[in-house]
Amino acid sequence: MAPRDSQKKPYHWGEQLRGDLVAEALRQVEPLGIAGLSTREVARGVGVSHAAPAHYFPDRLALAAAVAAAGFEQMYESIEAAVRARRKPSEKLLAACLAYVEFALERRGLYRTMYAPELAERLNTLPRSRKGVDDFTTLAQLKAKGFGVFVDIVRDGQAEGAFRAGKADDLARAATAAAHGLARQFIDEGLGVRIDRMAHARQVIGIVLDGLEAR
Amino acid sequence: MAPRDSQKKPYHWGEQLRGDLVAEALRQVEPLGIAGLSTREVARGVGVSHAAPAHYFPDRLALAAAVAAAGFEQMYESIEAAVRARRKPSEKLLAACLAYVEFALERRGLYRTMYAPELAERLNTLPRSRKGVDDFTTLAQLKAKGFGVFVDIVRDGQAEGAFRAGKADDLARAATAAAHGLARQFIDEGLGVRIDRMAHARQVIGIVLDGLEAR
DNA sequence: CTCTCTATCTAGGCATTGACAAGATAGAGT
DNA sequence: ACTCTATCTTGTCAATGCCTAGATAGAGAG
Repeated sequence: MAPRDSQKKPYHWGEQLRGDLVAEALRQVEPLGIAGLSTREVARGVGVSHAAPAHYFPDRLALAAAVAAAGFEQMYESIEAAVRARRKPSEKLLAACLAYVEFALERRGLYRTMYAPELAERLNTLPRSRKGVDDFTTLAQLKAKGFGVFVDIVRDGQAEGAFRAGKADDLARAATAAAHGLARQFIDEGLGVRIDRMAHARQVIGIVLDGLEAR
Repeated sequence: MAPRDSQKKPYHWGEQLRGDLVAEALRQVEPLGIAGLSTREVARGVGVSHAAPAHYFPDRLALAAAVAAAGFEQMYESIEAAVRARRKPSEKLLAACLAYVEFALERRGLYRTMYAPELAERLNTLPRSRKGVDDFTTLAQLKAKGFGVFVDIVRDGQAEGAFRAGKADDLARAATAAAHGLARQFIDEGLGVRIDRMAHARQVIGIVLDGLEAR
């Protein structure tokens, strides 16, 4: 399980290099996000030549997309775990939102990468290369999957009569918008450096979720 | 009032150059945000040498900060205008949130610049140069001023009994978090390219603001 | 009216970056 | 043993941010 050829350079890394590059990139996006990501620096960190990454990622953005995808997977697992630990829908939704915010606070560089404007813009203008397409479509799928968690909670809650009527998508969107917005205000505005940010988040998110409760 | 020396290069532009640089930068941040901003390109657009901006902005980030500040002023005015047009506090708050979202949709590059991670990180680590400090402190003040609009609405609404009790800051934060989060989901996730986004926003923000109403 | 003085702008250079092209290397398949 | 191909390296290019030194213009002083 441990092909420890870190000292020797056996020249053919195979697909392992791809994973190593992403792992190194995951480090370098902290704390600034995509702006702190340099393909050459990543290559240097892994110990390969500056052009090696190009074989797995046609673009700097493609590498960033892979990092973002890894981020969405990690965040998804955090949220899923938090949700599984609760029973009542309203508690599940609160826990999901707080897990969302907490993830952003703890890995702000990764979080910023996940929602980097560059990736969004590229997603709209279809890329050309084969590899690139793959990187970016999996990214979009992961986003949708993550939002699905919230929608499912809302739907279940509505079935139980815990949440008010209305399009489940809209209710879920309200929850994620609040979580997303609060997270960004925390990390992009230095908001609440001194106060306990998660406590603050619990308050604010709680207020928002009150709007989702059945009357 | 119109020293139209655009063809000739009288060499001494004085403080006018500063304004021209910001104006040009305001164009270049669209649509990508700070990532699309190049000091050299800005200088080229204005017609000065590549090092000229350095006299007004010690840094690329300082220029970005000036752009961001201009953005906050513009957004502030949009929101203020929308608020003035309503009477009831709940309507004011909804209008403010929607104006917020609309601004982000119409000027996404500028909006992205206003909340660029690089600026946030620099705000935390005190800059050195004199000019730089000024650029960044005015930025922080403008942010606070903008949030103040929301707090004021909430406070008035609470006095009238329209909004529920609680710390005005928390209620206002809930509103801005929702607006901010929704705006970012719109522009950073290509959300709702086809549907009418402002109508969607009205729905979602409406749900959130229900949580602020008096019971 | 000329001379100096200073803010303002230009010119050139440097290290770094992302992308591209051409070549070297290793290992699999025949 | 030989080829063939994916994998990686080396070298190059234009562009960028920032730095330093120098040119220029206009104001103020004699």
